[in-house]
Amino acid sequence: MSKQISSVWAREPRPTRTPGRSREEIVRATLDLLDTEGLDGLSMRKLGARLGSGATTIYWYVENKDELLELAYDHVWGEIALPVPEDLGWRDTITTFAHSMRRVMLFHPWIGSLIGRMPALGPNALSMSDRLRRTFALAGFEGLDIDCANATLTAYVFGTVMPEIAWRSYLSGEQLDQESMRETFEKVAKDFPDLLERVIEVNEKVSDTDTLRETSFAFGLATVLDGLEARLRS
Amino acid sequence: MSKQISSVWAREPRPTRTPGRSREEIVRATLDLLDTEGLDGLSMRKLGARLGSGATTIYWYVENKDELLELAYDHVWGEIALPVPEDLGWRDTITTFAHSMRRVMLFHPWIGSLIGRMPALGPNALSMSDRLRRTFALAGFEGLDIDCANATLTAYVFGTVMPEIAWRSYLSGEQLDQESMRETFEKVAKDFPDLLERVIEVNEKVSDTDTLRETSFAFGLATVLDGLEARLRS
DNA sequence: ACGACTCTCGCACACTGTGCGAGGGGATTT
DNA sequence: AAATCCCCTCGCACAGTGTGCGAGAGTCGT
Repeated sequence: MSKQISSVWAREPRPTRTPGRSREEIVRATLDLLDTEGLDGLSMRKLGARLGSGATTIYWYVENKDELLELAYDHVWGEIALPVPEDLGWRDTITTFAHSMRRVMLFHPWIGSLIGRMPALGPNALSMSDRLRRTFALAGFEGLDIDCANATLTAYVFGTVMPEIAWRSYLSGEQLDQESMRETFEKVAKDFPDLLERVIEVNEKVSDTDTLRETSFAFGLATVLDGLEARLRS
Repeated sequence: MSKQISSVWAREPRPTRTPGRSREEIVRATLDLLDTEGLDGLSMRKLGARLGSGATTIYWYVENKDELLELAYDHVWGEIALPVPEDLGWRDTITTFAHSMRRVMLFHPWIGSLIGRMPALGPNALSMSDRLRRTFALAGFEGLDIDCANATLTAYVFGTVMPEIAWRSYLSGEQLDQESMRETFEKVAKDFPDLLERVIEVNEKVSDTDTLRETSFAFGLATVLDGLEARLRS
């Protein structure tokens, strides 16, 4: 009775005397594989090959593939830069944090398929949460509002970046020229003239899609922060 | 040359004279299977069995499994209630929309694994976008700001609901009592005393997790809307 | 009656995660 | 020095996956 949550983080890791391989090594290889071949490209056999070992060897260090993903997942959160709020002030701290988070997520697109699948319980994720909470506390939030502010902010970043990831992976799948993209949109959105017109207009006016997306991200971020600030004053 | 985006929506569907099966039937069965068994529970063979047909029959109506998922994906967006903004005013319209979106997503948790994987190009998704744009236009936004407001709002909903889905599926995996959950948290978050204290406190004070999550959602939503409204006035 | 077209499906292939159990090799005990 | 133990590796096998192929059944227009 009293079942544990099944998560790498809820188990003690293998005591690791002086083994040939290590968890760190495996996680590093996993990240490599994920970054170059994506989530579908990660298989135990390929990972074993990359480590110069049999596939099932990995199961000595890790209970199953999901645990491996949990490990990789948490590693990513460790890459996000979160300045000390006491120096910068909360708004700038959060802003640079949010941009860093976006950048990191776009660099590891496979993260998009994990967010909806497993909760973030690893040390890096928790540390991030902790420092975000401190930042919001310093800003003046109290009690449950701290967590709500925290949730709102990360929700915005997640929600913006994930469709962005989807689009990027979709478009990079085949190299598409401007022309064929317009054709596709015209076919797909033929029943929504307003939307279609807008998309075409934007696509023609804006040559650099990346900066457009970044501006849009900044807009939304500022909006959310404005909202939080307003809530702070009342 | 001139490759098309590979998407169901960019292809003409099969002309369908008077067939035994139909796309609608297949999509319906797919949704059934997804809702009851989740994304991992969906396989072509199981789907075939449910339809009383061979697995490969499905490939007559659909190019591959991803297209099937696109179809199911878009169907979900069709379930979201979006009132006519002219009646309710933009803020209430958006609010009820956001809550409805959340409810629908929680009802089809597998959607969480698709948002980061494929862009929403189907008619229902586009129609949703279209009406949201109309709503924001009616609120007074202009030009690109309409799209930014739109993006910000949906980002918030996505980003809130997806981790929520992750948690729910995680916790429902094994039936966990209060006690073992506390144990797990203590093990996992032992290096973050602030965080731990907060989690335990909340867990003890709040008996009903569902309403807590809903309140938190409403908080963030109000924040975002406040931010948008502020942006509107300047 | 004949061909053409629409639709179904069994088989096969390459690939997946992972349980099992046989071993190798170094450390520890006798 | 020998025996025992335990950490670690890995080949094999199993059940399951998506899907290409090609043979067939059924229906329609001529």
